[in-house]
Amino acid sequence: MQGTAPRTRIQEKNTSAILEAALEVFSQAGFRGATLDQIAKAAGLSKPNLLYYFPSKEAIHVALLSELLDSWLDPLRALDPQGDPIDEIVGYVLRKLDMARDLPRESRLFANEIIQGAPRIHDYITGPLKRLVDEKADLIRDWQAEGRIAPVDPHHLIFSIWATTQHYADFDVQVRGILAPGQDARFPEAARFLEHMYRRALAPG
Amino acid sequence: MQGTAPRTRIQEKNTSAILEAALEVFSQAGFRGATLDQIAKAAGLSKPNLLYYFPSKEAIHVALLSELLDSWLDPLRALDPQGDPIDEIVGYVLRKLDMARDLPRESRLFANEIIQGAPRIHDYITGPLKRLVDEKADLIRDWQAEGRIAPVDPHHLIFSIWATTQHYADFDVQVRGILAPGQDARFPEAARFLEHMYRRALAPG
DNA sequence: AAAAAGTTTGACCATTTGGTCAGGATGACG
DNA sequence: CGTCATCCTGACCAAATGGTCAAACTTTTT
Repeated sequence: MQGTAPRTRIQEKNTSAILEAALEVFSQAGFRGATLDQIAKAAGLSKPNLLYYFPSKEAIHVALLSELLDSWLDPLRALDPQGDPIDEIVGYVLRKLDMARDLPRESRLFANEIIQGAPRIHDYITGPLKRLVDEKADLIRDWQAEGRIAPVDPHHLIFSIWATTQHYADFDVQVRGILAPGQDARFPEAARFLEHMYRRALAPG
Repeated sequence: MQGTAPRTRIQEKNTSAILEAALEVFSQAGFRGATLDQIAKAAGLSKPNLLYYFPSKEAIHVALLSELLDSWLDPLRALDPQGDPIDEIVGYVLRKLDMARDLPRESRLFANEIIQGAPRIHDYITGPLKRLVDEKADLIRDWQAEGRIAPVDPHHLIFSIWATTQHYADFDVQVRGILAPGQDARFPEAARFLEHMYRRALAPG
Protein backbone atom coordinates (compact mmCIF):
# COMPACT_ATOMS: atom_id res chain seq x y z
CA MET A 1 0.00 0.00 0.00
CA GLN A 2 2.80 2.46 0.77
CA GLY A 3 6.17 2.91 -0.91
CA THR A 4 7.65 0.14 1.22
CA ALA A 5 7.91 -3.48 0.19
CA PRO A 6 5.01 -5.02 -1.77
CA ARG A 7 3.16 -7.85 -0.05
CA THR A 8 0.96 -9.41 -2.71
CA ARG A 9 1.44 -10.35 -6.36
CA ILE A 10 -0.90 -7.60 -7.47
CA GLN A 11 0.97 -5.05 -5.42
CA GLU A 12 4.22 -6.32 -6.82
CA LYS A 13 2.99 -6.06 -10.37
CA ASN A 14 1.29 -2.69 -10.03
CA THR A 15 3.94 -0.86 -8.06
CA SER A 16 6.56 -1.89 -10.55
CA ALA A 17 4.30 -0.89 -13.44
CA ILE A 18 3.84 2.49 -11.78
CA LEU A 19 7.53 3.00 -11.19
CA GLU A 20 8.33 1.97 -14.73
CA ALA A 21 5.73 4.37 -16.11
CA ALA A 22 6.82 7.13 -13.77
CA LEU A 23 10.43 6.72 -14.83
CA GLU A 24 9.37 7.13 -18.42
CA VAL A 25 7.30 10.22 -17.73
CA PHE A 26 9.41 11.96 -15.09
CA SER A 27 12.63 11.47 -17.02
CA GLN A 28 11.09 13.01 -20.09
CA ALA A 29 9.18 15.87 -18.51
CA GLY A 30 10.74 16.57 -15.12
CA PHE A 31 8.81 16.52 -11.87
CA ARG A 32 6.53 19.45 -12.49
CA GLY A 33 6.10 18.67 -16.14
CA ALA A 34 4.82 15.18 -15.42
CA THR A 35 1.18 14.62 -14.55
CA LEU A 36 -0.47 11.81 -12.65
CA ASP A 37 -2.74 11.23 -15.61
CA GLN A 38 0.21 10.62 -17.90
CA ILE A 39 1.77 8.22 -15.44
CA ALA A 40 -1.50 6.43 -14.84
CA LYS A 41 -2.11 6.04 -18.54
CA ALA A 42 1.43 4.79 -19.15
CA ALA A 43 1.02 2.30 -16.32
CA GLY A 44 -2.36 1.15 -17.58
CA LEU A 45 -4.10 2.14 -14.34
CA SER A 46 -6.62 4.73 -13.27
CA LYS A 47 -5.43 7.79 -11.42
CA PRO A 48 -7.18 6.91 -8.16
CA ASN A 49 -5.63 3.49 -8.44
CA LEU A 50 -2.17 5.06 -8.65
CA LEU A 51 -2.95 6.89 -5.46
CA TYR A 52 -3.97 3.64 -3.86
CA TYR A 53 -0.39 2.44 -4.17
CA PHE A 54 1.42 5.72 -3.59
CA PRO A 55 0.12 8.49 -1.36
CA SER A 56 1.16 11.29 -3.72
CA LYS A 57 2.98 12.28 -6.86
CA GLU A 58 5.91 13.31 -4.74
CA ALA A 59 6.04 9.87 -3.14
CA ILE A 60 6.35 8.20 -6.53
CA HIS A 61 9.17 10.52 -7.43
CA VAL A 62 10.97 9.90 -4.17
CA ALA A 63 10.61 6.14 -4.52
CA LEU A 64 12.09 6.36 -8.00
CA LEU A 65 15.02 8.50 -6.91
CA SER A 66 15.81 6.33 -3.90
CA GLU A 67 15.89 3.25 -6.08
CA LEU A 68 18.15 5.04 -8.54
CA LEU A 69 20.59 6.68 -6.16
CA ASP A 70 21.12 3.37 -4.50
CA SER A 71 22.77 1.95 -7.61
CA TRP A 72 24.16 5.16 -9.03
CA LEU A 73 27.39 4.93 -7.08
CA ASP A 74 28.20 1.35 -7.99
CA PRO A 75 30.48 1.95 -10.99
CA LEU A 76 32.59 4.45 -9.10
CA ARG A 77 32.74 2.16 -6.09
CA ALA A 78 34.28 -0.46 -8.35
CA LEU A 79 37.44 1.61 -8.88
CA ASP A 80 40.00 -0.88 -7.61
CA PRO A 81 43.07 0.40 -5.72
CA GLN A 82 44.83 -2.83 -6.69
CA GLY A 83 44.33 -2.50 -10.42
CA ASP A 84 46.30 -0.59 -13.00
CA PRO A 85 45.38 3.07 -12.53
CA ILE A 86 44.74 3.96 -16.13
CA ASP A 87 42.89 0.73 -16.88
CA GLU A 88 40.77 1.31 -13.81
CA ILE A 89 39.79 4.82 -14.84
CA VAL A 90 39.19 3.89 -18.45
CA GLY A 91 37.12 0.98 -17.18
CA TYR A 92 35.08 3.39 -15.13
CA VAL A 93 34.53 5.60 -18.16
CA LEU A 94 33.33 2.68 -20.25
CA ARG A 95 31.06 1.42 -17.48
CA LYS A 96 29.46 4.83 -17.18
CA LEU A 97 29.04 4.96 -20.93
CA ASP A 98 27.30 1.60 -20.85
CA MET A 99 24.96 2.99 -18.25
CA ALA A 100 24.20 5.98 -20.43
CA ARG A 101 23.31 3.59 -23.23
CA ASP A 102 21.33 1.11 -21.16
CA LEU A 103 19.72 3.41 -18.61
CA PRO A 104 19.19 6.74 -20.33
CA ARG A 105 15.95 7.44 -18.51
CA GLU A 106 17.61 7.08 -15.14
CA SER A 107 20.32 9.46 -16.25
CA ARG A 108 17.79 12.03 -17.39
CA LEU A 109 15.79 11.70 -14.21
CA PHE A 110 18.93 12.52 -12.30
CA ALA A 111 19.88 15.35 -14.67
CA ASN A 112 16.46 16.94 -14.47
CA GLU A 113 16.67 16.88 -10.73
CA ILE A 114 20.09 18.49 -10.56
CA ILE A 115 19.55 21.13 -13.21
CA GLN A 116 16.52 22.29 -11.32
CA GLY A 117 18.55 22.79 -8.17
CA ALA A 118 18.47 19.28 -6.70
CA PRO A 119 15.70 20.19 -4.24
CA ARG A 120 15.07 16.57 -3.34
CA ILE A 121 18.56 15.10 -3.38
CA HIS A 122 20.75 17.79 -1.94
CA ASP A 123 21.53 15.67 1.09
CA TYR A 124 22.54 12.76 -1.09
CA ILE A 125 25.00 14.96 -2.97
CA THR A 126 26.68 16.49 0.03
CA GLY A 127 26.50 13.19 1.93
CA PRO A 128 27.10 9.75 0.41
CA LEU A 129 28.06 11.03 -3.02
CA LYS A 130 30.60 13.54 -1.77
CA ARG A 131 32.07 10.98 0.62
CA LEU A 132 32.63 8.40 -2.10
CA VAL A 133 34.02 10.94 -4.55
CA ASP A 134 36.42 12.30 -1.94
CA GLU A 135 37.55 8.78 -1.16
CA LYS A 136 38.23 7.97 -4.80
CA ALA A 137 39.92 11.33 -5.28
CA ASP A 138 42.32 10.30 -2.54
CA LEU A 139 42.97 7.03 -4.32
CA ILE A 140 43.75 8.90 -7.53
CA ARG A 141 46.10 11.21 -5.64
CA ASP A 142 47.89 8.15 -4.29
CA TRP A 143 48.38 6.86 -7.81
CA GLN A 144 49.68 10.26 -8.81
CA ALA A 145 52.12 10.34 -5.90
CA GLU A 146 53.48 7.03 -7.18
CA GLY A 147 53.90 8.58 -10.62
CA ARG A 148 51.54 6.09 -12.24
CA ILE A 149 49.14 8.67 -13.61
CA ALA A 150 49.36 12.31 -14.67
CA PRO A 151 48.88 14.85 -11.88
CA VAL A 152 45.50 16.30 -12.78
CA ASP A 153 42.87 17.43 -10.30
CA PRO A 154 41.01 14.24 -9.33
CA HIS A 155 37.67 15.92 -8.68
CA HIS A 156 37.61 17.61 -12.04
CA LEU A 157 38.71 14.38 -13.67
CA ILE A 158 35.68 12.67 -12.18
CA PHE A 159 33.40 15.53 -13.22
CA SER A 160 34.66 15.26 -16.77
CA ILE A 161 33.92 11.54 -16.81
CA TRP A 162 30.38 12.12 -15.60
CA ALA A 163 29.89 14.90 -18.10
CA THR A 164 31.21 13.11 -21.15
CA THR A 165 29.38 9.87 -20.52
CA GLN A 166 26.03 11.14 -19.28
CA HIS A 167 25.99 13.53 -22.19
CA TYR A 168 25.10 10.60 -24.44
CA ALA A 169 21.98 9.94 -22.39
CA ASP A 170 20.91 13.43 -21.38
CA PHE A 171 21.60 15.14 -24.70
CA ASP A 172 20.75 12.16 -26.86
CA VAL A 173 18.39 14.16 -29.04
CA GLN A 174 21.15 16.60 -29.86
CA VAL A 175 23.72 13.88 -30.48
CA ARG A 176 21.40 12.03 -32.83
CA GLY A 177 20.34 15.21 -34.56
CA ILE A 178 23.93 16.07 -35.38
CA LEU A 179 25.22 12.61 -36.18
CA ALA A 180 22.21 11.63 -38.27
CA PRO A 181 21.71 9.49 -40.20
CA GLY A 182 24.36 6.82 -39.41
CA GLN A 183 24.04 7.39 -35.66
CA ASP A 184 23.58 3.77 -34.73
CA ALA A 185 27.28 3.48 -34.05
CA ARG A 186 27.44 6.45 -31.72
CA PHE A 187 28.13 4.44 -28.57
CA PRO A 188 31.02 2.36 -29.94
CA GLU A 189 32.44 5.51 -31.50
CA ALA A 190 32.11 7.40 -28.24
CA ALA A 191 33.80 4.54 -26.42
CA ARG A 192 36.72 4.62 -28.81
CA PHE A 193 37.03 8.40 -28.51
CA LEU A 194 36.77 8.51 -24.74
CA GLU A 195 39.19 5.64 -24.24
CA HIS A 196 41.73 7.43 -26.43
CA MET A 197 41.20 10.73 -24.65
CA TYR A 198 41.55 9.43 -21.13
CA ARG A 199 44.49 7.14 -21.88
CA ARG A 200 46.37 10.04 -23.43
CA ALA A 201 45.38 12.56 -20.80
CA LEU A 202 46.32 10.34 -17.90
CA ALA A 203 49.51 8.72 -19.16
CA PRO A 204 52.26 9.66 -16.69
CA GLY A 205 55.26 11.73 -17.66
CA MET B 1 3.50 44.80 -28.55
CA GLN B 2 4.62 41.44 -29.96
CA GLY B 3 7.93 39.68 -29.67
CA THR B 4 9.38 41.81 -32.44
CA ALA B 5 11.39 44.97 -31.88
CA PRO B 6 10.23 47.34 -29.10
CA ARG B 7 9.09 50.80 -30.23
CA THR B 8 8.85 52.88 -27.06
CA ARG B 9 11.01 53.28 -23.97
CA ILE B 10 8.43 51.56 -21.82
CA GLN B 11 8.27 48.63 -24.20
CA GLU B 12 12.02 48.47 -24.25
CA LYS B 13 12.21 48.43 -20.48
CA ASN B 14 9.37 46.00 -19.88
CA THR B 15 10.15 43.45 -22.57
CA SER B 16 13.72 43.20 -21.34
CA ALA B 17 12.52 42.94 -17.73
CA ILE B 18 10.20 40.13 -18.80
CA LEU B 19 12.89 38.28 -20.72
CA GLU B 20 15.33 38.64 -17.84
CA ALA B 21 12.73 37.34 -15.39
CA ALA B 22 11.70 34.55 -17.74
CA LEU B 23 15.30 33.45 -18.19
CA GLU B 24 15.64 33.20 -14.44
CA VAL B 25 12.44 31.21 -14.03
CA PHE B 26 12.53 29.00 -17.13
CA SER B 27 16.17 28.06 -16.63
CA GLN B 28 15.46 26.98 -13.11
CA ALA B 29 12.14 25.22 -13.58
CA GLY B 30 11.88 24.26 -17.25
CA PHE B 31 9.03 25.30 -19.49
CA ARG B 32 6.23 23.44 -17.80
CA GLY B 33 7.59 24.05 -14.34
CA ALA B 34 7.56 27.79 -14.80
CA THR B 35 4.37 29.78 -14.24
CA LEU B 36 3.34 33.15 -15.58
CA ASP B 37 2.78 34.32 -12.04
CA GLN B 38 6.38 33.58 -11.12
CA ILE B 39 7.67 35.37 -14.18
CA ALA B 40 5.36 38.32 -13.64
CA LYS B 41 6.41 38.65 -10.03
CA ALA B 42 10.11 38.40 -10.92
CA ALA B 43 9.63 41.05 -13.58
CA GLY B 44 7.69 43.33 -11.25
CA LEU B 45 4.62 43.32 -13.49
CA SER B 46 1.09 41.99 -13.29
CA LYS B 47 0.21 38.86 -15.18
CA PRO B 48 -2.16 40.56 -17.62
CA ASN B 49 0.56 43.10 -18.25
CA LEU B 50 2.96 40.31 -19.20
CA LEU B 51 0.41 39.16 -21.71
CA TYR B 52 0.17 42.64 -23.10
CA TYR B 53 3.77 42.36 -24.22
CA PHE B 54 3.81 38.70 -25.18
CA PRO B 55 0.80 36.82 -26.49
CA SER B 56 1.48 33.67 -24.48
CA LYS B 57 3.84 31.84 -22.19
CA GLU B 58 5.08 29.92 -25.19
CA ALA B 59 5.91 33.17 -26.99
CA ILE B 60 8.11 34.32 -24.12
CA HIS B 61 9.94 31.03 -24.19
CA VAL B 62 10.42 31.15 -27.93
CA ALA B 63 11.70 34.74 -27.78
CA LEU B 64 14.19 33.68 -25.14
CA LEU B 65 15.40 30.67 -27.09
CA SER B 66 15.74 32.60 -30.34
CA GLU B 67 17.84 35.23 -28.63
CA LEU B 68 20.00 32.52 -27.10
CA LEU B 69 20.47 30.24 -30.10
CA ASP B 70 21.53 33.22 -32.11
CA SER B 71 24.67 33.65 -30.01
CA TRP B 72 25.14 30.04 -28.98
CA LEU B 73 27.17 29.16 -32.06
CA ASP B 74 29.58 32.07 -31.84
CA PRO B 75 32.41 30.40 -29.92
CA LEU B 76 32.47 27.43 -32.28
CA ARG B 77 32.31 29.73 -35.28
CA ALA B 78 35.47 31.36 -34.03
CA LEU B 79 37.53 28.19 -34.62
CA ASP B 80 40.12 29.59 -36.99
CA PRO B 81 41.46 27.39 -39.82
CA GLN B 82 44.58 29.60 -39.90
CA GLY B 83 45.46 29.19 -36.24
CA ASP B 84 47.41 26.45 -34.49
CA PRO B 85 45.02 23.49 -34.27
CA ILE B 86 45.57 22.63 -30.63
CA ASP B 87 45.55 26.24 -29.49
CA GLU B 88 42.35 26.77 -31.42
CA ILE B 89 40.60 23.85 -29.82
CA VAL B 90 41.87 24.65 -26.34
CA GLY B 91 40.77 28.23 -26.93
CA TYR B 92 37.32 26.96 -27.81
CA VAL B 93 37.20 24.89 -24.63
CA LEU B 94 38.13 27.86 -22.49
CA ARG B 95 35.66 30.13 -24.25
CA LYS B 96 32.87 27.62 -23.61
CA LEU B 97 33.95 27.37 -20.01
CA ASP B 98 33.76 31.14 -19.66
CA MET B 99 30.25 30.98 -21.01
CA ALA B 100 29.31 28.33 -18.48
CA ARG B 101 30.59 30.65 -15.76
CA ASP B 102 29.08 33.86 -17.09
CA LEU B 103 25.85 32.59 -18.60
CA PRO B 104 24.77 29.59 -16.56
CA ARG B 105 21.08 30.36 -16.90
CA GLU B 106 21.31 30.32 -20.66
CA SER B 107 23.10 26.99 -20.51
CA ARG B 108 20.44 25.52 -18.26
CA LEU B 109 17.65 26.85 -20.43
CA PHE B 110 19.22 25.03 -23.33
CA ALA B 111 19.85 21.88 -21.31
CA ASN B 112 16.29 21.75 -20.02
CA GLU B 113 15.04 22.03 -23.55
CA ILE B 114 17.22 19.25 -24.89
CA ILE B 115 16.77 16.81 -22.03
CA GLN B 116 13.05 17.08 -22.52
CA GLY B 117 13.34 16.08 -26.14
CA ALA B 118 14.04 19.47 -27.75
CA PRO B 119 10.42 19.89 -28.85
CA ARG B 120 10.93 23.54 -29.72
CA ILE B 121 14.43 23.54 -31.16
CA HIS B 122 14.64 20.34 -33.13
CA ASP B 123 14.94 22.23 -36.38
CA TYR B 124 17.74 24.33 -35.00
CA ILE B 125 19.70 21.22 -34.06
CA THR B 126 19.34 19.40 -37.35
CA GLY B 127 19.71 22.66 -39.28
CA PRO B 128 22.13 25.47 -38.42
CA LEU B 129 23.79 23.65 -35.54
CA LYS B 130 24.45 20.47 -37.49
CA ARG B 131 25.74 22.44 -40.45
CA LEU B 132 28.25 24.37 -38.39
CA VAL B 133 29.38 21.30 -36.49
CA ASP B 134 29.86 19.34 -39.69
CA GLU B 135 31.85 22.21 -41.15
CA LYS B 136 34.15 22.38 -38.14
CA ALA B 137 34.46 18.61 -38.10
CA ASP B 138 35.79 18.84 -41.63
CA LEU B 139 38.29 21.45 -40.51
CA ILE B 140 39.47 19.18 -37.73
CA ARG B 141 39.80 16.31 -40.18
CA ASP B 142 41.94 18.53 -42.38
CA TRP B 143 44.23 19.24 -39.45
CA GLN B 144 44.40 15.53 -38.76
CA ALA B 145 45.26 14.76 -42.37
CA GLU B 146 48.18 17.17 -42.01
CA GLY B 147 49.28 15.30 -38.90
CA ARG B 148 48.91 18.36 -36.71
CA ILE B 149 46.42 16.82 -34.29
CA ALA B 150 45.61 13.31 -33.09
CA PRO B 151 43.15 11.36 -35.25
CA VAL B 152 40.12 11.26 -32.98
CA ASP B 153 36.52 11.44 -34.13
CA PRO B 154 35.82 15.17 -34.56
CA HIS B 155 32.14 14.97 -33.70
CA HIS B 156 32.75 13.17 -30.47
CA LEU B 157 35.54 15.58 -29.67
CA ILE B 158 33.09 18.45 -29.98
CA PHE B 159 30.50 16.61 -27.91
CA SER B 160 33.04 16.07 -25.17
CA ILE B 161 33.87 19.77 -25.15
CA TRP B 162 30.22 20.71 -24.82
CA ALA B 163 29.72 18.14 -22.12
CA THR B 164 32.70 19.02 -19.97
CA THR B 165 32.18 22.77 -20.11
CA GLN B 166 28.41 22.99 -19.83
CA HIS B 167 28.58 20.57 -16.94
CA TYR B 168 29.85 23.42 -14.77
CA ALA B 169 26.71 25.41 -15.49
CA ASP B 170 24.07 22.69 -15.71
CA PHE B 171 25.28 20.58 -12.79
CA ASP B 172 26.56 23.47 -10.73
CA VAL B 173 24.66 22.37 -7.66
CA GLN B 174 26.35 18.99 -7.77
CA VAL B 175 29.80 20.43 -8.43
CA ARG B 176 29.48 22.84 -5.53
CA GLY B 177 28.05 20.18 -3.26
CA ILE B 178 31.04 17.93 -3.84
CA LEU B 179 33.78 20.55 -3.89
CA ALA B 180 32.47 22.43 -0.86
CA PRO B 181 33.74 24.38 0.86
CA GLY B 182 36.58 26.01 -1.11
CA GLN B 183 34.57 25.87 -4.33
CA ASP B 184 35.23 29.44 -5.33
CA ALA B 185 38.19 28.31 -7.41
CA ARG B 186 36.25 25.73 -9.37
CA PHE B 187 36.38 27.56 -12.68
CA PRO B 188 40.12 28.26 -12.73
CA GLU B 189 40.71 24.67 -11.60
CA ALA B 190 38.43 23.34 -14.29
CA ALA B 191 40.23 25.47 -16.86
CA ARG B 192 43.57 24.06 -15.81
CA PHE B 193 42.28 20.49 -15.90
CA LEU B 194 40.53 20.81 -19.25
CA GLU B 195 43.47 22.54 -20.89
CA HIS B 196 45.74 19.74 -19.73
CA MET B 197 43.33 17.07 -20.88
CA TYR B 198 42.75 18.42 -24.36
CA ARG B 199 46.37 19.31 -25.01
CA ARG B 200 47.42 15.80 -24.08
CA ALA B 201 44.60 14.09 -25.89
CA LEU B 202 45.12 16.01 -29.10
CA ALA B 203 48.88 16.15 -29.34
CA PRO B 204 49.86 14.42 -32.60
CA GLY B 205 51.95 11.28 -32.70
C1' DA C 1 -5.41 71.06 -23.64
C1' DA C 2 -7.62 67.68 -26.18
C1' DA C 3 -7.23 63.68 -28.77
C1' DA C 4 -4.83 59.67 -29.78
C1' DA C 5 -1.87 56.11 -28.65
C1' DG C 6 0.01 53.28 -25.50
C1' DT C 7 -0.06 50.98 -20.82
C1' DT C 8 -2.01 48.79 -16.69
C1' DT C 9 -5.21 46.37 -13.87
C1' DG C 10 -9.08 43.90 -11.31
C1' DA C 11 -12.31 40.74 -12.16
C1' DC C 12 -13.28 36.85 -14.49
C1' DC C 13 -13.14 32.27 -17.10
C1' DA C 14 -12.12 27.44 -18.69
C1' DT C 15 -9.08 23.87 -18.11
C1' DT C 16 -5.84 21.16 -15.86
C1' DT C 17 -4.20 18.93 -12.03
C1' DG C 18 -3.23 16.67 -7.49
C1' DG C 19 -5.97 14.47 -4.52
C1' DT C 20 -10.43 12.38 -1.93
C1' DC C 21 -14.11 9.19 -1.02
C1' DA C 22 -17.92 5.99 -0.77
C1' DG C 23 -19.04 2.06 -2.62
C1' DG C 24 -18.48 -1.82 -5.74
C1' DA C 25 -15.61 -5.63 -7.75
C1' DT C 26 -12.28 -9.15 -7.13
C1' DG C 27 -9.39 -12.19 -5.14
C1' DA C 28 -7.63 -15.14 -0.93
C1' DC C 29 -8.82 -18.53 2.19
C1' DG C 30 -11.00 -21.39 5.80
C1' DC D 1 -19.42 -21.18 -0.46
C1' DG D 2 -19.04 -17.37 2.47
C1' DT D 3 -16.45 -13.86 4.38
C1' DC D 4 -12.78 -10.95 4.88
C1' DA D 5 -9.11 -8.24 2.97
C1' DT D 6 -7.45 -6.31 -0.95
C1' DC D 7 -8.13 -3.79 -5.12
C1' DC D 8 -10.44 -0.58 -8.25
C1' DT D 9 -13.44 3.15 -10.04
C1' DG D 10 -16.71 7.08 -11.11
C1' DA D 11 -17.86 11.14 -9.32
C1' DC D 12 -16.23 14.84 -7.13
C1' DC D 13 -13.35 18.84 -5.12
C1' DA D 14 -10.20 22.82 -4.36
C1' DA D 15 -6.36 25.04 -6.00
C1' DA D 16 -3.45 26.46 -9.64
C1' DT D 17 -2.79 28.06 -14.08
C1' DG D 18 -2.90 30.14 -18.86
C1' DG D 19 -5.43 33.46 -20.77
C1' DT D 20 -9.34 37.32 -21.73
C1' DC D 21 -11.53 41.77 -21.43
C1' DA D 22 -13.55 46.11 -20.50
C1' DA D 23 -12.38 49.94 -18.32
C1' DA D 24 -9.12 53.15 -16.31
C1' DC D 25 -4.86 55.39 -16.23
C1' DT D 26 -0.44 57.54 -18.64
C1' DT D 27 2.18 59.27 -22.07
C1' DT D 28 2.80 61.24 -26.53
C1' DT D 29 1.38 63.93 -30.20
C1' DT D 30 -0.97 67.67 -32.39
